Amino acid sequence: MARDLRNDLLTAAAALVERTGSADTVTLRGVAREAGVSAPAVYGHFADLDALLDAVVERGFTDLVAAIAAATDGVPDPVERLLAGCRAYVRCGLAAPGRYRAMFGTRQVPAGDRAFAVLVRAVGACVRAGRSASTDARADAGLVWTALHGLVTLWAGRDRPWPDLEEQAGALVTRLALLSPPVSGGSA
Amino acid sequence: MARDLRNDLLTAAAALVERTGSADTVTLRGVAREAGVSAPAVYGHFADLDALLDAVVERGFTDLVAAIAAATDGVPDPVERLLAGCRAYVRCGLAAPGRYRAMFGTRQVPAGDRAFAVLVRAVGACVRAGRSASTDARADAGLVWTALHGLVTLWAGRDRPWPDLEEQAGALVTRLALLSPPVSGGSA
DNA sequence: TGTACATCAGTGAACGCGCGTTCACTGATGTAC
DNA sequence: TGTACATCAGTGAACGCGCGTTCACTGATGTAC
Repeated sequence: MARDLRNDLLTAAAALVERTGSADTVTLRGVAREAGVSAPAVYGHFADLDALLDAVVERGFTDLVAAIAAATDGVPDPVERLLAGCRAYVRCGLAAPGRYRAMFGTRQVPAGDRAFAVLVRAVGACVRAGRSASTDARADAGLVWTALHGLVTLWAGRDRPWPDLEEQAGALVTRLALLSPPVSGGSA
Repeated sequence: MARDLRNDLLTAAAALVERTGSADTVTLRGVAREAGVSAPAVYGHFADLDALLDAVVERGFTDLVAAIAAATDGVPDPVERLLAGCRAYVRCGLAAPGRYRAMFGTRQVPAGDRAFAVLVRAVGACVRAGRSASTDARADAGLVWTALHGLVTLWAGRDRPWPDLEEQAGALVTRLALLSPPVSGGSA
């Protein structure tokens, strides 16, 4: 079983991004060291440090999309679905705050737009089900995204207890998407 | 009139933070160069680069507090007051996004707590005036802060039109602080 | 007013270091006969 | 099964560079007489 160095480098880079809290302080030599390999070995898999970090960010988006999909899969109620997706977003962001910052910080956000479209549709579904008072799903989805982003970036790394944040996320989404709370324990 | 090099260094550092979008990429030699001075000259005013950047952050908090004070001074209506303060917060953050990120990013936020107390009081004033349905001013102020922080960090540097953001800020605060909208043109 | 001296902010050269990147190389793996 | 060779991922040495920090210095400003 051959070693997958490309994958190891990505993992090493992600670990360093997390350890320092920022992608700006990560060096090519540092990544190579972390992966237990010589610096020039990196060039066999990435054009340069920037390309490596881009790949880390790309993987971050893949993970984020997958986490949201996993959390919403098979949830029929549109409000619960929206809430579950948003909670997954926050959880995923807080699990790797440094990478999250790299994903939505100074760098471009090409894949972010696709994710945003998903959010708009989720809010729209609540409206259509008569569970949201929103008259502009796109605008209100924007508010929700903004607030979730704030939750991740403001509280990442602080010792705020985690359940608090889960609750905060719920309150933010409920108020900003103008939701009627889900009927707990109710039938479909 | 002697030159105030300490002040010039702070300004130069702030400019570099803004130009690169992050404090992590700023160097001591770079700051000295920007200020038109030799690198060792910095040591006459700051112990090292970290102390210099700390001072930039400190000045950022001073500016933020001043901007909010200026925007709320003499505004009697508690709802308008809260809205004006929050809009000033966002405007100040977006005016210097790099510095804002340095203020609330990886570094500690000692002065942030004081500012938060002001926000809690402002929400409380709305409640007392019967203009907010909040039953927990502290928690709801937390939601407001979170959302404003998201607004600044998510949209800084993007070419989103500015009036949009001003409007977004209003919507975020109104919904999260559970406000009844201010009576426009009404008497006290 | 003039001279000698102390003070002190900023300079220029120098250091050691970690960085990104290049280059010729090595040594393990796979293929041809 | 055994030998000769091609391939190619990763190595180690080397380069030039910008960095933080130190040091002895300089030259302008202020003070004492």
